[in-house]
Amino acid sequence: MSASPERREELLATAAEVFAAQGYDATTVRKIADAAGMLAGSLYYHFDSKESMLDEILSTFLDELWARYDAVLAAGLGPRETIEALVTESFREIDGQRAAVAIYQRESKHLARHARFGYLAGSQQKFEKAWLGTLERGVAAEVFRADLDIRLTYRFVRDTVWVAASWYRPGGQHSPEEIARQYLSMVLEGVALRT
Amino acid sequence: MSASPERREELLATAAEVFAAQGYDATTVRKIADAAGMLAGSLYYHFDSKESMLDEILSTFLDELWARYDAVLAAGLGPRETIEALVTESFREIDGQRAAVAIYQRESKHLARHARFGYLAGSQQKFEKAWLGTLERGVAAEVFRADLDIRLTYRFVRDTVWVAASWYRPGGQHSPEEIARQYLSMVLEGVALRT
DNA sequence: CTCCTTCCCTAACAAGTGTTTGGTAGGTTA
DNA sequence: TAACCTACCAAACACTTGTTAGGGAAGGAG
Repeated sequence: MSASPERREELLATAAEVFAAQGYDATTVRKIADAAGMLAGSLYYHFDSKESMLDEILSTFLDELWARYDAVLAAGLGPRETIEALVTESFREIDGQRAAVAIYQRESKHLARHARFGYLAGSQQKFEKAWLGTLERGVAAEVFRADLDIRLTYRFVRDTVWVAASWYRPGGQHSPEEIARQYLSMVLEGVALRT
Repeated sequence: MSASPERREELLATAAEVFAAQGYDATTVRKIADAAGMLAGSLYYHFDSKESMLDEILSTFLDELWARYDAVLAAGLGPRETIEALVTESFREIDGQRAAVAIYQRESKHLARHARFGYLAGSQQKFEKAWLGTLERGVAAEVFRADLDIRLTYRFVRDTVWVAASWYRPGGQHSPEEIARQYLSMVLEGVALRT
């Protein structure tokens, strides 16, 4: 009935890898079991459904992410510094939880409809409030441009950060901090050469 | 045995909507048939498999996209104007083929492994050659910054454009051209206020 | 040695999957 | 009228899906 937490985490990690590579619906419990070196039915000693594995992967990821974000938001930084810190923390999260981020990116939109994953919609709202609020604060403080549609800017910044999970591989030539630095430089200053 | 091309297109359009909303693997042929007002087996009068529907949706989309891109690349524009034209054409394509773009965005990565969808990988290479080449040309001509990792810049520009398909809805308050204009302004000039 | 817990296997289940086969209503052509 | 074609339905097929029930090997505790 009960199982050791370490084994659960191991199995969740391999399940997350398979989910990220193939997509949740295309992933069968037999594929997960194969990757874990056991048979399909044995997974049900540790988890009570395929859906609950997904649930645990996503909620663990979001808990960790919001711990980072809340710390940044509570630091009382200026708007530009807040954006910089949020982007940097996001890339650190992508670095540490690549699979979970990729799953979230791919599945959260249609999962949010289901009651069990309602917290995804809640998280998305907190997300929007944090980013959009910081951007508006920056426009008011005259550190960000006022001539842009602010919601378009929000989606632009949000998406450019998180899509990176689709190509990022840990251990590459750039550290998460270096990627964050260059991304921020492009978003804030643009790619065109100043004349 | 044979079927009218108009009916095929109608059915492919509804299939694309369902694929885009639910994901390819989560979409059953019965759901497609429901949306089309017929029974599952009847689809096989028009198509010989679920996979061939996906194939036709994606290849039609890519053909149309490359017709636009090739016209831009053949126009002999400067690097900055080429980027501007490519982005604008991309948003026009998102406007006209929202469902197909969303499917492509979501499924192309793991589909490219299958032999039948090898053209997806080919298209991705052409894609990289066109965008990366233009960016390098712009760095050489001193219209784009030289202090950024050029491949990072490429992925940044590419992703910011195409992720828009996940939230874009035709008939919104901004036309594709207006969205392209603001996106280009952010990518090229940045969101920070110049002092 | 015996009991008990942990962790996995074996074997099967019902429901759902993509697909096929044969039939048929209704319009078009000869 | 008779033959034919188009576009669909009805019913089933083999297979895969997530999930469950019972059993057993290994090892620690008494």
